[in-house]
Amino acid sequence: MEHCDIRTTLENAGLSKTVQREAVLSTLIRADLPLCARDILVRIGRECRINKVTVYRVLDSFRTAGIVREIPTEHGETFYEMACRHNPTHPHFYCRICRSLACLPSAGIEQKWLQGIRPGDAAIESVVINFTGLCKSCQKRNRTVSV
Amino acid sequence: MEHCDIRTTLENAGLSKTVQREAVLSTLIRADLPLCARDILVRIGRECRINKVTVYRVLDSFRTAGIVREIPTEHGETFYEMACRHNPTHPHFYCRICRSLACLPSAGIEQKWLQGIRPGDAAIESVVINFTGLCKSCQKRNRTVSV
DNA sequence: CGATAAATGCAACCAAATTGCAAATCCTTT
DNA sequence: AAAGGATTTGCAATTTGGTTGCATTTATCG
Repeated sequence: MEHCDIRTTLENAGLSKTVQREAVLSTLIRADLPLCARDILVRIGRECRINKVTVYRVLDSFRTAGIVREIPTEHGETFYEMACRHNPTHPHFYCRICRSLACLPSAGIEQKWLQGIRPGDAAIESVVINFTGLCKSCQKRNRTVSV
Repeated sequence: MEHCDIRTTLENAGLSKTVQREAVLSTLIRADLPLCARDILVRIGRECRINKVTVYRVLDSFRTAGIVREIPTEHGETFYEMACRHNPTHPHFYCRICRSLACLPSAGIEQKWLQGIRPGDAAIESVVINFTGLCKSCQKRNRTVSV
């Protein structure tokens, strides 16, 4: 998969270039699925000195700049993924047991969907389409346990 | 708007009848928009003695029994609404400023959506379609402030 | 390089939700 | 109606994801 360039992404977003921002952005660009703040902290590890608070603030600046998308889940963890041309909007699947988030194929229905919605007077900034249930491995595990 | 009957709803769900469950269910049935645990506690007020923990547990039992739907938001609050024939699935709008949740007309596209999605091996239990942005009054307020 | 604005780290804090356990309540069986 | 066992509730304490205030460090621009 093709990736965005870290430096140009930050520049285009008008964000100053810091090691922490580069680390978070690099982690998100390399990731093959959405990550939460904790995931990002773990993945950065000793690569660079970074604080939990900084991760949240960096993610917030990315969201405001529009370079990441935010996907809230039922347990209060918020996941993030790149919002670039390499990663068009798509729905997600969240497993309520293992709390993993997976990307689903978009089938390109979003647009038709959106056209059918009349949001009244609200100014819509983002749409989240989220399926929840049990992932394959949790189905298996649950079945085994319950018997 | 027509409403569900409290007792039969509990009976059909196989849930024993307690004052607390009746109070929560009654509150949700009467509500004209999704409520979070806090909302429910406030609305019940002195009507019946009920603890915060009980509200969460009651809501969880309702969700498991399939009589309510859960709508998670970006700030970690989870909203609940009746999942009965009087209240078919529909998308919601969440204001990121005042944190209010409003119901949007469904336009009946959910089903088409579902048909287009291939969730792999996951067992889907629910779908949440959530628009986020600024509600009318928060747009106005924000504009005034920023000028 | 030096100044100024912005970003970071740390500690403390907050709010939503959860857990463990004892007390109260429900429901079935006499 | 009373008893007894299972379920539900209340309370206190805890967990968790996220936020705030402020001092220190770092980036950026003249």
